[in-house]
Amino acid sequence: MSDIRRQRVPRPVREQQIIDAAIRVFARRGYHAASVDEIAELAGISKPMVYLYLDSKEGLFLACLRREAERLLTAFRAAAGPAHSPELRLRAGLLAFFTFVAEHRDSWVVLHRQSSEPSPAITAELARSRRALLAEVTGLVRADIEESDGPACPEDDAEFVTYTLVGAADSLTDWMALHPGEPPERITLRLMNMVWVGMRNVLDGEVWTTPSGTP
Amino acid sequence: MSDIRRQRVPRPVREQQIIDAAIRVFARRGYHAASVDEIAELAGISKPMVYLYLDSKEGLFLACLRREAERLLTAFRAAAGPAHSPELRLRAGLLAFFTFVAEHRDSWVVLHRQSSEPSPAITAELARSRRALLAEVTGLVRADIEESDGPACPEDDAEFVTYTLVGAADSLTDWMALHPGEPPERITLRLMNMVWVGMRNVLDGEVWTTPSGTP
Amino acid sequence: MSDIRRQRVPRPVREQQIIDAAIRVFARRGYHAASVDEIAELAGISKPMVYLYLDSKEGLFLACLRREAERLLTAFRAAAGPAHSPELRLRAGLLAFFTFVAEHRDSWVVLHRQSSEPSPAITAELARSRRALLAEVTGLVRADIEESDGPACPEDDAEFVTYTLVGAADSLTDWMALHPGEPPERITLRLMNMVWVGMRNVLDGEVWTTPSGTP
Amino acid sequence: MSDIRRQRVPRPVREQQIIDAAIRVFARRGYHAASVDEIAELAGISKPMVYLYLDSKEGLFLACLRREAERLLTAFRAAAGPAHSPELRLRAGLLAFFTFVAEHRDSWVVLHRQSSEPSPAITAELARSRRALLAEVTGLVRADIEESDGPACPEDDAEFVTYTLVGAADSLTDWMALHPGEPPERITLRLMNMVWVGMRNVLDGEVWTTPSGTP
DNA sequence: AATGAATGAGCCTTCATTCAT
DNA sequence: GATGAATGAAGGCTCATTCAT
Repeated sequence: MSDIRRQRVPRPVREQQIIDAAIRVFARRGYHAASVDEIAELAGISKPMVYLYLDSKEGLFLACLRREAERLLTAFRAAAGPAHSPELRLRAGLLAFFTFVAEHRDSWVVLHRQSSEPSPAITAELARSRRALLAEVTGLVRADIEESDGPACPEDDAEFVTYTLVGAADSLTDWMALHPGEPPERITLRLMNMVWVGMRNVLDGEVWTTPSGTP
Repeated sequence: MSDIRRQRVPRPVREQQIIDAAIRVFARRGYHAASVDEIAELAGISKPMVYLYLDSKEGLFLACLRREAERLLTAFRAAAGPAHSPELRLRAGLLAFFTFVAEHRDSWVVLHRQSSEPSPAITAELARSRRALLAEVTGLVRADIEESDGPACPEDDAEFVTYTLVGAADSLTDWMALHPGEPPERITLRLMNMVWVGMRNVLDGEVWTTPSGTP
Repeated sequence: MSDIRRQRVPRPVREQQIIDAAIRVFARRGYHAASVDEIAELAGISKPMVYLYLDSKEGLFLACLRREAERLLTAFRAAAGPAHSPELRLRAGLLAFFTFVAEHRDSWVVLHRQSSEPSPAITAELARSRRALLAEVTGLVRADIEESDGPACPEDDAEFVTYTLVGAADSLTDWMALHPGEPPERITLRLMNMVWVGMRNVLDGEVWTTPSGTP
Repeated sequence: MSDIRRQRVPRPVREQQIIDAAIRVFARRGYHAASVDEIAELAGISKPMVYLYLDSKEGLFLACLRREAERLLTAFRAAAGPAHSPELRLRAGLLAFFTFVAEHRDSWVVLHRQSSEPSPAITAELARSRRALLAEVTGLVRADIEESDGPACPEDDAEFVTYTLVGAADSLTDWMALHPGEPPERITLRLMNMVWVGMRNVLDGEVWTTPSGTP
């Protein structure tokens, strides 16, 4: 602002700046209510640059989705890969997730909280990235079963557990925002505490009954 | 079209018809992308009626939020109230929740999947209804602790468990949509199976450790 | 302007007013340079009405094309139909044409002077209306041959004559604008004078040679 | 792209390349719809070069008009000049015209098919070049009269004939595009056949009458 | 109770044009 | 001689909202 001379920034850098700004605005307002004007202003450039580099509002949103999905998945895989027991791998993955969201809250909102589907391309990309994350988690869940049990776990059950886990983690994301001091490690531990035993129950096909035995 | 006499419908009925239509459209498109035109058409009336009865797009949305939040809470309370053990009350509450969502998917989407907050009034109303549901669940969670333990449960832990539970239930809502035949009872049972034991762990302040004992 | 109350005009009337204004603007500026803003202002309404009634700039242009092509063709056919000799029919048709253009210069410009092809739909509609007029003229030209000669006239020659005739008439449209007092009747007579004999020459396949016989 | 050394081309050559590209684009799209971007790309250079050499979109268009009007006029004069009888001069001029258009269709489109007048400078230049061509033709037409008759030909009549002739020739340009094999010579001959006699009629002030004598 | 007609404001997008290198 | 980076301005289109009947 104080230096009025037009900044001359190489294209790849500018593109990232624009995507950074877009993620903030898309997260705050949602896809439809977000205006390219606001994104451009936050990025410190004029609107035509956005169109020159990212093609359209849709293209811009897709670029955000792709970049952040990639980042999150990479972080998740890098964390969950090395450990040996499925239990430790899940724990590491969750920690990576909460760490990522703690640092990139807006990215997670953009990736996971788009309620409507503005265009086929966006619908597809959202589906793609969500499926990739689910697949990653399902992989860990399955690995756990196969190790401990035999082959008996039905497809459905692993999926059920995955949805439960991802939903819980997503919701804890809000809890985290309410408790800024809380380190991701503690959240991860508590979540493991809460679901680890139960996971086994479900995957083993146990049927919950009331303590008194009444169904 | 020209021959159908303009329907004369008493105001309260018309209002409900408009809200019904609005919920469908808001759920499908999201608040911003929803157009009053589409809502009026789906309700089978002209636009000025919408404004006459509900005042504005915002007023219309608020009416949707209020009516559906009320419905859901009522259903939840009615189910969770009578039973005696906290465990059974939670189970009944979850069943009521899944039953409600199975029958009113759009309502849940409107209540819980608004990614952005278009106006202070809406923000407030959303917060109010979400808080009410959370409070209901937290109540059950606390009741459980107090019965079994003593007063030792920290505020945070109950809230943590609540967020986990609500997030899981919300996410299972999607799983439910993927498995249309699945009865809400089975979903409820599996979810209880998965979280009931873990809840106790967390509320008792247990610290999860790796199987091998490494923290 | 002096009466500020919003005019309430029934839809069919407004549509014609909008098309009237559009023809003037499209003629003056060409399709691309014409702005919907200017059209709306000339029609004395706001822009959204244009879109409500005619759908888009393209739809508006198509409406202009259809209405004016219809008018011109109707006038042409009504004039050229009744007379008995082809010669008189052609004369009557040309008179109708010049009369139409004298009264609706802008329409002719819109119908015939669009240099570029902005969209497939417009290209198609322009082709359709131009072809219809050409067909009308070609019909008269052919009728003339068949009456006087035998069947020997090649397809190409009738078409050649038609293009010549139409091009001449179109260009005389400009001449007419330069000589405002000139009645359409005189223009028609002079044009008949100029082409009637030659038409026969071409249709009979005569080959022109220099007076001195040098090719 | 990165490896091709930037071409160093002397200014006059580059200018012609740019004008070549511009004519193609202006012909295809019309003045307004043509974009400087597309012209620069087709010319194989960057946009600032266009502005450096031709100053503005308007300047670019004017340069096109001037160059092509000059070319056409030169060809016309060179052809029509030498012959001795007006008849042969007209024939030679028409042949030159059709030959030019056969080879430079885009140029003729740019020169003669601009439906709107974007700026005073362009309006003036277009008028100038059209007038120059008309003057050339009118010259031939007058020469013919003066030779055969005497001074009696009214100004108007020569102009009328000129407009007819030019309009016919322009329209036959489209016919030519529809019949790619047709040599310009045949078109010229047929056009002469069609108008030569009629021209005399008009210039002599004859009044066309119906065969049966009814005016 | 109900609606056809109308609009101000805002958003996505593009284009001619310039600046700094 | 040549270009990548950047923008002011304007145009097409839509939407929430209101007026007159």
